Amino acid sequence: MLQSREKDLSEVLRHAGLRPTRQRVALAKLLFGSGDRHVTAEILHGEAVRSGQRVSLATVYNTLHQFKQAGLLREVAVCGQCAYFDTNISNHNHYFIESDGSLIDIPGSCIRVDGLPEPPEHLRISHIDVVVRLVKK
Amino acid sequence: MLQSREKDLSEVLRHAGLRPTRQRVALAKLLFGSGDRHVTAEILHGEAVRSGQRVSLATVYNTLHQFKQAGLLREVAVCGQCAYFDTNISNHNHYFIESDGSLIDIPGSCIRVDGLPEPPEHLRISHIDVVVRLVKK
DNA sequence: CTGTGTGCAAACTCTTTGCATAAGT
DNA sequence: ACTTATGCAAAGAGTTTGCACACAG
Repeated sequence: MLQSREKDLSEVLRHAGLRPTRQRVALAKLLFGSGDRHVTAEILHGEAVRSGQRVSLATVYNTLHQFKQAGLLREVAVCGQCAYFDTNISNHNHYFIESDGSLIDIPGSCIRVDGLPEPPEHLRISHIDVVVRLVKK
Repeated sequence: MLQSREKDLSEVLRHAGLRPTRQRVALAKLLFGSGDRHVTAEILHGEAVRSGQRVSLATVYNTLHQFKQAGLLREVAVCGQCAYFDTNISNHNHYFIESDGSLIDIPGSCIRVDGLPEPPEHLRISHIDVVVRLVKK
């Protein structure tokens, strides 16, 4: 069961044009093995190391960007100090909790953006990010 | 006329609890002297220096944060590599043009965010950022 | 005068890169 | 074997901080 999951991940990576190396498979398992996640490079590296994997932080950075380019991850611009990557690539938005820098998904269907003006000539909308910032009451 | 504008700016700064020093007044003039603006520290510093002011980059950073805390500016999280400050502090949103990293205001009335789920306990919404990312057609 | 602000350079954080080594196919 | 990925350490951007000097009130 676990073994077949690992094989699936290898297939996913291969299909994305990425060699399923030990590091990439390990990171993919952490990322996609348990529901939707929001991680920074630092967080993911910490998890990998704690789970006994030997991966360098530089490789985590590289891998996150490769996964993003392959469409397996989406980057979320929230705080400016660190890049968050989201394993949920479907249409949705985010609560951002300022006090601890954490993210919570908001289903895409919950928010409707209406009455947007026409974008300038020669440009098209690639994506609309809605970030709802939360602070303590 | 120009002199009275400068006096007004001094008053604004004083009212915000900030001494109207030469540097702060000069930066305020650049920021608030000509309609709504989106600047990074780097950009504003460049303008100040080019217009003959002696201001250090560190002071520009400090000043931008002081103005932000005083409610004269709003920070916009878009690209993650650099902090943008917006002189328009009313309710509005942004087009972000990925190719050159520039921002365009979208009037707040143009976008309606509907059907937001309740935020988690003990947290309240401080602000909703909508960033419409634009790419070349 | 007194306290606050400024400038400079150094420190710091997050991220990327170059190059020799290791691993996948 | 051949190619691509990895690790490390160094470099790089953007931002902040500490401290001596300068300036506003």
